Amino acid sequence: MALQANFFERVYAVVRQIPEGRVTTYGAIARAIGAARSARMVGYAMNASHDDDTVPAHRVVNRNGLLTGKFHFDGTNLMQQLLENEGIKVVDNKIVNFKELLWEPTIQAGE
DNA sequence: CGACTGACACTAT
DNA sequence: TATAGTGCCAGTC
Repeated sequence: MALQANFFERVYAVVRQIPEGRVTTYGAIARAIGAARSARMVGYAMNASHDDDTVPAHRVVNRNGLLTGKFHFDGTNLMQQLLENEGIKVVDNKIVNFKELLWEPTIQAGE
């Protein structure tokens, strides 16, 4: 039950650094935490992020800019609503101008 | 200890 | 260009 969650915390730390109106991909986060091949784990961590509302999981999407996890949110289009609230345009569960809104996570040395 | 799962990514056909 | 299959790592059963 995600008690140690050491790996997850790293993911959360990065996701929390995502500025409003910006989004990032699982792979980008995975690399940021040093687990380039663990993109799946990032999503897995997001699943556990439900216990931590400090993690804006709605800003995390797959490489296609698709809101893959929207299905896991409260219900239907909550994730999309949150993104639009940030100023991000979402159409068909997909982020518009995703490439422009894409934000590359960077781990701060002096965390 | 072995096998299955998972909000992905990449390569091959 | 689209679809299918495999690989990856970590966690849980």
